[in-house]
Amino acid sequence: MDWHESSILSERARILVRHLGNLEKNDASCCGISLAQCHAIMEIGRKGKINPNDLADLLGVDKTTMSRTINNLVESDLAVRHLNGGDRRYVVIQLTKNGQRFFENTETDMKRYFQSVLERIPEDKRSQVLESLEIFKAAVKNCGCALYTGWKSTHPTQ
Amino acid sequence: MDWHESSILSERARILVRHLGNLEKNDASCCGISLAQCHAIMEIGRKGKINPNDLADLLGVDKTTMSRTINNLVESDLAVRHLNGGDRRYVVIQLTKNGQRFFENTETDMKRYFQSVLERIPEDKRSQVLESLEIFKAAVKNCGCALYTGWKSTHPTQ
DNA sequence: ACAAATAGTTATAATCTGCAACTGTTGCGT
DNA sequence: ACGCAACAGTTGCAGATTATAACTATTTGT
Repeated sequence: MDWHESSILSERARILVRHLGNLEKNDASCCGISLAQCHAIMEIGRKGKINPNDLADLLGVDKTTMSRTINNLVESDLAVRHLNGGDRRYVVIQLTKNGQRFFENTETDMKRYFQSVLERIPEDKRSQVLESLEIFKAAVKNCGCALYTGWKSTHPTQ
Repeated sequence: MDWHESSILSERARILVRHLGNLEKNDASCCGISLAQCHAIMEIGRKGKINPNDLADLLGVDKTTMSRTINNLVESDLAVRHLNGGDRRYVVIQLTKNGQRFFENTETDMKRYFQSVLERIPEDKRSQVLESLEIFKAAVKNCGCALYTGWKSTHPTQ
C-alpha cells in the first residue's frame, strides 16, 4: 500500500479539478447563461435527444432542479420539450437551432482551449498524457467508493 | 494543428472533472457542511494560516462570499479570525482544534480514495499516469487563455 | 495632512437547490 | 376490468449560495 503515491495523485487531481472548474465557472458567467444551463446544453447536444431524468442523473442534480433548468432553456429558446409518443410519461428534450449553434460554438471553444493546452505539452509526451488520462478516467469511474468515506463516522458533525 | 487530439483531451478532461466534482458534491452534503466550507477548510489547513482575500482568490469566489463562508466556519467552531498585529487591515484565519481534526480526517479520506483509484490502475502504468497528471496540470495552469473564449463574440447572447 | 488604495464586512436581491407533495401515465397482479 | 404500485415529470416551499454595491477601517503616498 503506497501511501505516498496516493498522496501525490490526490494533490494533482485536486488542483486540476479546481483549476478547470474555476475556468468553467468564470467563463460561463460572461454570456448570460448559468453553469447548470451550459452543462445541460452540452449534454443534450452530445446526446441529440434525452429525457430530463437521465439528464439529471448525468449532471448529478435533482430532477426538480433539472426540470427548472430546462424551463430556463426553453424560455431562452435554446431547447424544446417533446412528448414521446410511445410512453406519454416521458419527455424528450432537444436543442433548438439557437441551442444547436450555442452547442457547436462552445464545443469548438473547448477544443481550441485544449488545443492550446496540448501545445504546452512536450510533443514526445502527448500520446502518453492522452493515454494516461484515459486510464485515470476509467479508474475513477470504476471506483464505486465515495471520496470522503470517513466523514459520516470520523468527522466532528458540528 | 491536431484537432483530433485536442478533441480527445477535451472529452477526457471534461468527464474527469465532472465525475470528481459530483463525487465531491455528493459526499460533502452528507456531513453538515457545505462544499464551499469544505474547500475553505482544506485550503486553510494546507496553508496553516491565510487571509480572506488570498483564500477567495484561491477558491475563485468573491471576497464577500468568502467573508460569509468564514463566518459559517467560525460559528461552527471550525476556524478563528485573528487580527494581524503588523497591518491591522489584514485578518488571519486559522483552523481551530475541531477544524484541524476535520482537515486531517478529510485529507486521510482523500488519500484513501485515491489509493483505491490507484489500485485500479495497472501497476506498470502507475508512474506514467502520475507523471502525466503533473504534466497536464502544469499545462493547464500555464495556459492563461479562457476556456470559452468565443462566447462573448460568437455565441447567441440570449 | 489628505487623497487614493487596500482588506474586510454588511445590505440587498437574484439565483440555485432539494425535499415534500402533487399530477398524469404505465405496468402488473388479481 | 379494476386497483395499486412504480415511474416521469412538475410545482410549493424554504433554505443556502452567490455577487454587486455601498460601507468602515486602516495604511500608503505625495
